[in-house]
Order: sequence, then C-alpha cells, then structure tokens
Amino acid sequence: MSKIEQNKNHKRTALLNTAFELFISKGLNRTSISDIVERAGVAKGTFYLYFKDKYDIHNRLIARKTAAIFRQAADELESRGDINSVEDKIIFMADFVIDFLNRDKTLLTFISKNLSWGIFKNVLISSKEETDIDFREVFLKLFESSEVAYKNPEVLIFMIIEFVSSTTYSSVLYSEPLGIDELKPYIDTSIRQIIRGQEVSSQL
Amino acid sequence: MSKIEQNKNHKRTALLNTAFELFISKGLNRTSISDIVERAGVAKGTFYLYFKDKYDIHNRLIARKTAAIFRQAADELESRGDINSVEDKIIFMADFVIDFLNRDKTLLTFISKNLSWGIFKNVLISSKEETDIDFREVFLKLFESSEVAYKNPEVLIFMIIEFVSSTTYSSVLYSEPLGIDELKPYIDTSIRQIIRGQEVSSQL
Amino acid sequence: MSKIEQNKNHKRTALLNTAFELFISKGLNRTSISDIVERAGVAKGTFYLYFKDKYDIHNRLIARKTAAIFRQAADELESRGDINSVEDKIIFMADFVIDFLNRDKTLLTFISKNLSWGIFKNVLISSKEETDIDFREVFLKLFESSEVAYKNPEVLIFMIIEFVSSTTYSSVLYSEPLGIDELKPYIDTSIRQIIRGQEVSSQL
Amino acid sequence: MSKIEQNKNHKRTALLNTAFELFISKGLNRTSISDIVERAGVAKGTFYLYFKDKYDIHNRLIARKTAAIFRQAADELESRGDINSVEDKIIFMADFVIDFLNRDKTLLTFISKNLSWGIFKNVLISSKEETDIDFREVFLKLFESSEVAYKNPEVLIFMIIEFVSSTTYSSVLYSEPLGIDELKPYIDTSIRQIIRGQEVSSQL
DNA sequence: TATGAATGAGATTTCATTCAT
DNA sequence: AATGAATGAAATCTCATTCAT
Repeated sequence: MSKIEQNKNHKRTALLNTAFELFISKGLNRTSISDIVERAGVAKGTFYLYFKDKYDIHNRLIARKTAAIFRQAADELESRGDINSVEDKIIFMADFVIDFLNRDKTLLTFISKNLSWGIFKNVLISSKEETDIDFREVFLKLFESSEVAYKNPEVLIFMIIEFVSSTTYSSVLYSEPLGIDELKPYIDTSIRQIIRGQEVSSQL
Repeated sequence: MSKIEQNKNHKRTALLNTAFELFISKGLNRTSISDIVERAGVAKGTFYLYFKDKYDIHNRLIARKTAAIFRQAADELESRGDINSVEDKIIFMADFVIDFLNRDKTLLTFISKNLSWGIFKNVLISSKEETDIDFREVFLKLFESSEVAYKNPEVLIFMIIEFVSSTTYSSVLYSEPLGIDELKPYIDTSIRQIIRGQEVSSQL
Repeated sequence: MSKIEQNKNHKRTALLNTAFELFISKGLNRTSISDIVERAGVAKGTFYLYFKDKYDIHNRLIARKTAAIFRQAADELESRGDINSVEDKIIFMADFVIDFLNRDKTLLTFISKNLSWGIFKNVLISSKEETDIDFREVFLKLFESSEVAYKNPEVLIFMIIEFVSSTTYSSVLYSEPLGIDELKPYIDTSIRQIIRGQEVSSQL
Repeated sequence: MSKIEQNKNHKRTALLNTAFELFISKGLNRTSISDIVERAGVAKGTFYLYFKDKYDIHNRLIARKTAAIFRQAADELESRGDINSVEDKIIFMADFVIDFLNRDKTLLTFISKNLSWGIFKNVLISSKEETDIDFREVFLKLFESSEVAYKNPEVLIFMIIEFVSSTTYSSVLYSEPLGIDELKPYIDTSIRQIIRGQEVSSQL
C-alpha cells in the first residue's frame, strides 16, 4: 500500500471512529458533520471525499459493528469444540450476542433496532469494505452435519435474530418487562421452541 | 363541548393529521414544523400551543396509531365468539395485525420498529389523550378463564409482540427472507411454540 | 398601512437598496447573501422571507431600475410640449436614455445587456411590485395622433430599444468603436432611418 | 506536431469541448471546474495547466464559436460570386448568421448577448489560439471596390452586428415581439436603412 | 506534464423558537 | 387562543486552488 493509500485509509478510519464516538454520545440527529470533522482533525471537504452524508457513515458503522459481533460469536463457537447440536450452537451464539450487548450498552443503543436480518442484505450488497464475511454462509454452516433436518434454515435464522435482538433491546436498555438476567431463560426456552417447531422430523 | 373547545380540538387534530401525512411521505427527519403548520393551515406559533416539538407529535401519533390497531384487533376478536383457547386468541390477533400492516404499508413504515413493548410503557404514561385503553389489561384478559396456566403472561405477550412486529416489518417491506404470505405459516408455528414453551403444565 | 406592513416594506426596501449597492460595487457573482443581509442590518433568514435567492433580487432590481429610467424619459418628454413628430419623440427618448446611462456608468454596468425588450415582458408579468407602469402602453402612445402611419409600432419600438441599448453599452463602457459623443450622431441617424423604413406611406 | 504536442492538445480540446457542453446545459454559474475535469476525464490540476479559471475557458469558447460562425458566413459569401453591392453582401451575411443561430438555439443561448462588437476586441487581443482571422479585416474588405462610399465603415459594421444580434436573440429564443420568420423582413429593411443612412453620396 | 487528495473558507439554506400584535 | 414576521445559530455542502507525488 502506497503512502497515499495509507494516508487515505488513515483519514477514512479517523472519520469512522470519530463518528462512532459522537453517534453513541450525542445520537445521530444531534451529531453534525462539523462535529465529526473537527474532532477527527480533517477538513470539512475531506468528509465528502469518503462519505455521501451523515447517514452514509452511520450505515457503514452499523454494518461494521454488527459484523464484528457476529464474527466474534462465530469465532468463539468454533474455538469451543464441544457444542454439537444445532440447537445448542444457536443458543450459544444468541447468548453470546446478548451478553455482549448487555456489557456494551452504548453499542446496543447505537445498533438499536438495526441488528436485524436487513443488515445482512445491506452487508452483502455493501462493497465488502466494511465486512468481509458472508454471514448467510456462516449461519447456514451451523446446520451442516446436523442429524436433524430443518424446514428452512434461512427463515429459522431470520426469526431467531429478530426475536433475540428485539427482546434484548427492550430488556437491556429499559428493563422491560424484565431485566436481562431474568428474561434470558424465557428467551432461551423460546429459541429452543422456535427451532423445534422447524424440525422436519417433528412434522412427520 | 363548547365551540371554542371544538375549534381548539380542530386545530390540534389538523396538526396531528398533517404531521402524519408528512411523516409517512417524507420521514421524521425531513419534516419540519414549518411544513406541518403550513399544510395544516395554522400559524407557526399555534403548533407550540399543542405540542412541545416535532418528536412530541411523533410520539403521540405512534401511540395513537398503534392503539387503533390493537383496539380493532381486540374488538374483532370479541365479536367472534368462537375462539376460546389462549393460543388461538393470540394467533388471531397476531394474524389480524400482520394483515392490517400488510395492507397499509405506509402505516407499517411509520410505526416502523416502534410497534413494540416499549409502546405500552409510553401509552400508559401518556396522558390518556391519544389512547383510552389500558392495553396491558386487554392482553392479560386473554389469559383469564384459561384452562392452561402460563409462567408469566406479561413476558409471553412481550415476546410475541416483539417477534411478530420485527419479522413482519422485514417481510412486508423488503420481502426478506420471504414475502409475508410465505412467511406467515412460520410465524404462526413459532408463536404457538413460544406459547407452549410457557405452559406451566408442560413444565410438570 | 399597519405598523407591521410598514416594517415589512422597510426591510424589503433595505434589502433591495443594499443589494443594488453591492451588485454595482462587487458584481453579482461576488456578492453573497451574507453580504447583503449584514449590510442591510437584517437577519439572514429574513432575506428568504422576501426573495427566493440572489438572482431573484437581481431581476427585481433590473426591472425597477429600467422602469425608473423610462418613466423619467417619458415624464421629461411630456413636460416638454414642443416635440410633435414620432421621429423626434423617439429620438428625444433615446438621447435621454443614452445621456442618463452615460452619466451613471455603474447603472449601465448593472443593467448591462438587460435593457432590452425582454424586460418589458418581465416587467409586465411581474406583480406590479417593482413598477406600476405599463410600458407597452407608454410607447405605443407615442404613435397616437401621428400623421404618419407605421407598419408595426411594437416591432419598431423593439428594434430601437435593442439598437440603442447594445450600441450604447459598448460605446459608453469601452469606447468601442467610438466614444459616445462621437457615436451619437450615427445612432441618431440610424434611428431615423429605421423609423423611416417603417413608414407606411414610404411603402406606397 | 510531436506526439506529446498532440496529447497536450488532446487534453486541452477535451476540456474545451466538455466545458462547452456543460455551459450550454447548466449555464456558466452552475458549472464547476470539478464538473468539467470529471467529464473530460482529466485530473483537476490539469485544468490549471491550460486555463486560468472558468471564465477564461468561457471567453475562449465564445471567441471560438463566434469566429466559426463568421468564418462560415464569409466563406459562403465568397463561394457565391453573384453578390456585389455592399448592401447585399451585408444582408447576406446577416441572414446567414440569423439562420445559423435559429437552427442552433443552444449555441445562441451560449453566445447569448456576447455576439457583439466587444468580441472582436477580445478576439484580436486573444493569443490567436482560438481564431486565426482578423475579422475587422474581413468586414472592412466588404467595402473594398464598392462604388458607394460610407462615412465610417467600422461604425457601420458595429451598428449592424449589435442590431442583428440583439434582435435575433429576443426573437429566436422568446419569440418576442415576433418569431424570427416574421421579424426578419423588418430586420432586413432596417439594415438596409442603416446602411443607406451612412452613404456619403446620400449626404451630398 | 499530469495527478487527485486535501484543504477550509464561505456560500446557501433551513428551521425551531420567540414575541409583539 | 392565535398569529406570523423576525431571528440567527447552525447545518449542509461546494469548490477553487494547492502541492506532494
């Protein structure tokens, strides 16, 4: 990478990092591009060399942060060799994500309701800049070598992600209707139930 | 209601209706108070007599619209006398909401991800202006006179609302991962599974 | 006129006057709206209450200033009772305009090439704000009670205005091809020739 | 011309052509140097190797385009051998220019009010890059071998160019006060009248 | 010659809010 | 209760120009 390329990347990263800091501390609406460039130490015009507007950089950050969480969850799962059933694997990942977001509430606020299936569509059409993983692949791999067959793995994953993220959001940030520690057993039970509802054998 | 009262309400209603039109056509961020008052045909200062700011009127509209949907679903359920089990009642209401939002996609866009448990909190603390129903009551009533006992009805309702609204949103608006017609059987199956997972008898 | 109306007019006039000063001293391109409002002593937003943008206020000024010149020329002609033939009346007005612009070169620069037939169209469609005269009327009145008939008075006036303004512009501002004092006899001769070319009797 | 010279000229030409396209489609004010270089496929810095600024390239284009029209008119006149009197020659050239601009209205918009005597001054001081003809020469040649003498040929040409261009502009682009087909007889008559007004013999 | 990333002043425009009427 | 003119801070975005490569 040439010196110029390095410098470009450096500026772009500085903008992303600064924008993230400001978005989580002040929120999207109250963060201005002026705020971002000032704190990032670049000129205002430079922002527009890399991003279309405030919402563009916001979307890219969402993709970035979401991808990072799932990547960690997948890595962690792999490093553990003892989890075999699809059910257990999904529960493991769900719990990982819940714990992660519970620990980093500002991140949860930032990702907000955007931790959803939609993100994968966006991530996949995004120019591989922000993430370099095909998450659809990652998740569907969970089902390989499973003894149990499932009606539609993609739909199953979709439902679980939506379920986990929306319940976690309310619980972690507002303790509604229960705090996350109390709610988690309900979530886990429900995930297992959703999965079992999709077993092909159970339909026989 | 006196003539003055009527006129007062007339302006307030005009503002609410206009704001709704603009929010669904342009979005919250790109709708200004100037836009609203101009189209509503009232003076700028008048806005501040009724609402604190843009977000205030937005919140009240969310509560209003959400309440309207649930009220209709509950009425419909009641008018039918043939649905008895908790499971069937909940499925009925879920399907009602899904169909409703599928028919009125702009409403879905507006309510967006706000059709969630959080809304009940807001509705309950809201000054009864926008809604006049205690929805917690409505839902918990579903469980009365049920032969089956459930671990925590409130948590159960919470989980189902979050599940239905987040999956419907993605499916109806983006057909991801499937269109709503194809997805609905999965949603229904999962709801039943979630409910069954909470049956106290099943835990014995 | 109410106090508010007076104040409105005062602001609008202040903006017009200030804009004119700046346009003639710095030119249209290098005058910013910030410049105008600052010097006019009004808030930036106020500008947008009265004018769409820089070009809007510019057009209105052109109309205003052009109208003022013609109004003066017409008044002057009327106050003199001794000029009777159409030819002499037109020559009188042309000379009046030439002298006027020669004395006020900044005004000539400002009006620039815009002193043309087009302005009448614009003036006439403008909401009578900037001018209150129907100039088409004024000019066509010159031909009333003329002993000589002309093929198409409107076309004749059009040709003369275009001829006078474009030749004057070059001569007064750049002394090209001659200074105005030397050029004027040529202009006058040509005007008379153009007029004579339109006499209906001359066509017999 | 060496290959480097060719390439150099190639970029310069690309810039000129692109600038012309943009000027006629967006206008001078709303065309930026960024627009030009982007569409021309050259780097921003390169622009400054050939032109001082936006106005520089604009002026050169005006000179270029104007020169091209007059060159064609002069060529056409020469190729016809049957037009002898000064009057007929001038009418021929005027009609040629009018027809040309009527056919190419975007060119007329671009040249706008700049088709005037001023252009010759600029053309003559321009570094012979854009045009390689001395138009003053061309026009004055019309008077050579004329049986009739004229008071001041240069002034005569000046007046006719200003007259033709300003009246054509209004007529072709706005049909004011008449469309060009109807107006042309008036223009022609007036030109002949202006010329005759300058005949020295007529002064005797 | 040619490039194009970076600059940053500054232009345009919006808009929530106030307050005299 | 209602108005709407006025405000002016602040946001977005542009763009001519420079300069290291």
